[in-house]
Amino acid sequence: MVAEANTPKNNCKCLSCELRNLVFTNLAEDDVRRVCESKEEFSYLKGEIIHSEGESIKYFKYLKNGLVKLFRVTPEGNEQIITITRPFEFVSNTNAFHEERYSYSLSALEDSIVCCVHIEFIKDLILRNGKFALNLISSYARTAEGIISLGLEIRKRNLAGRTAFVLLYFSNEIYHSRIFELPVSRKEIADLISMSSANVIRTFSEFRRDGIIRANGRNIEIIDINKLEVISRRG
Amino acid sequence: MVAEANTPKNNCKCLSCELRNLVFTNLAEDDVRRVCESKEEFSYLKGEIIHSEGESIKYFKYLKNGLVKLFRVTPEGNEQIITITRPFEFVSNTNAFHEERYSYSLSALEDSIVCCVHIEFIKDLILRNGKFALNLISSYARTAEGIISLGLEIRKRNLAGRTAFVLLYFSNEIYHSRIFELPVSRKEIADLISMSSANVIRTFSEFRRDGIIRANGRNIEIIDINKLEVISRRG
DNA sequence: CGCGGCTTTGATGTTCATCAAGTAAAGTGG
DNA sequence: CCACTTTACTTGATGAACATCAAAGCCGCG
Repeated sequence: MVAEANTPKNNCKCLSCELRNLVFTNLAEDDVRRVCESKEEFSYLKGEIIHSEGESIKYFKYLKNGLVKLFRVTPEGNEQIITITRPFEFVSNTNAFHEERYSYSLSALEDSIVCCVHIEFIKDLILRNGKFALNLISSYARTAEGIISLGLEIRKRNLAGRTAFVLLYFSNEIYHSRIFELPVSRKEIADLISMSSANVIRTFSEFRRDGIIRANGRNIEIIDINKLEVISRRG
Repeated sequence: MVAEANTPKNNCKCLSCELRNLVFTNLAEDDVRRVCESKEEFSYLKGEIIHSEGESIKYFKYLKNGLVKLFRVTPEGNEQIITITRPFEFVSNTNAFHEERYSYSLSALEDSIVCCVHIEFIKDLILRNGKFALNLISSYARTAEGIISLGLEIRKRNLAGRTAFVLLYFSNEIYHSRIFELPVSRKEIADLISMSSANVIRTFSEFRRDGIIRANGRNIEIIDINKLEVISRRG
């Protein structure tokens, strides 16, 4: 990995930043300027860790660019992937406000840019700006609810259903296309849907045999989306 | 069930309410009085629905007394239980602030009292009182994080591990005793851990045969908690 | 007393994890 | 640039884990 990742940049203009429309709406220009001066932008290369379980929480983090996975490692050493998400998600951990340390790790699946504001700065904004606070709670709730509902969708399906669901998830939510390059290994898909990697691979092969997808390494094309949706619903 | 359930009561003294220590800290006495006048307390008998998926969200709800389950019903008609929780949980749905309608249902597993404050009132408090907002975010995050982590704990275990985990959950988190009466049917445990009810029952029988628990209907005694913990960790 | 729902157990077949062995791909060092 | 190592992928075979079906017992309620 590369030194660049640990060198903060601060070359964005917060007043015109896309992120302003999400959480930083309703800030006075003066506050935006303060956020802008306080914030630090970090770049991460594909594969790099953004933060690890147990690290102390210093920043409120927003994904500005790229793709990340939130995960934890069980005592036995197995990864559990909690969610995979695109900008402009509020990727700071779900416990930024009630704990001192991250309970989950975050890493970059594609080169990513994370906008970081000191957590104390955010807390101060909450204290002083009610509209900001209300906005933040909404974003926060949306993110948490997405994670919870993803877990329920996975839990109710069997192997084939889960696999189909994940393919549709990437196609519909992440890439908005039926042709895409998977950002994760087969094993990571297994860690996301709580199945063994051998069986995920087997299911991919079956989908290929049945003419539902084309799969060449990480390059995926969904051919028969109807069948895939049926499998996802049935499974 | 009974008319009482739909008749709000308002006989508590909010200034001395236990709940004040949770979210309503940092309110001026005047605001507490306003909360007190605005709030409504609803009682629910065991088995009653507190609210259903799709209903519009009018109240911010706090569980003051009792025990509740948060759940949803899949299109196929199966229940998925998201969490089972005691006071003083912030049981209002995780989407109270970013959606108009509940995405999950809530019902009483024991006779329960829910303290309800109009959501607009809460939003107004967030706007006007930064400390309240910060406190609320903390509670909110804690609740959401509990649900997410429960899901991960369940997903990483097999049938026996999940069953042991749930028994320990009731013993440690809900009843603080090794002898307790289950608040749910075998089928509801199955709906919580995403397994079939027949297999949950079978696992109970095995635990009984192996001298790990005594189980007479819903009356449970954990005899060998060490073994149960090993099964929960291993499984 | 009878009915319906929850519980229990057994039998059966499906689904899934695991192990093993082989292939392809990608990084590493000479 | 090639040989080497490692990591990801793939497939088959096997047994364990789990769902499902069915039948019977139990209990509470009308």
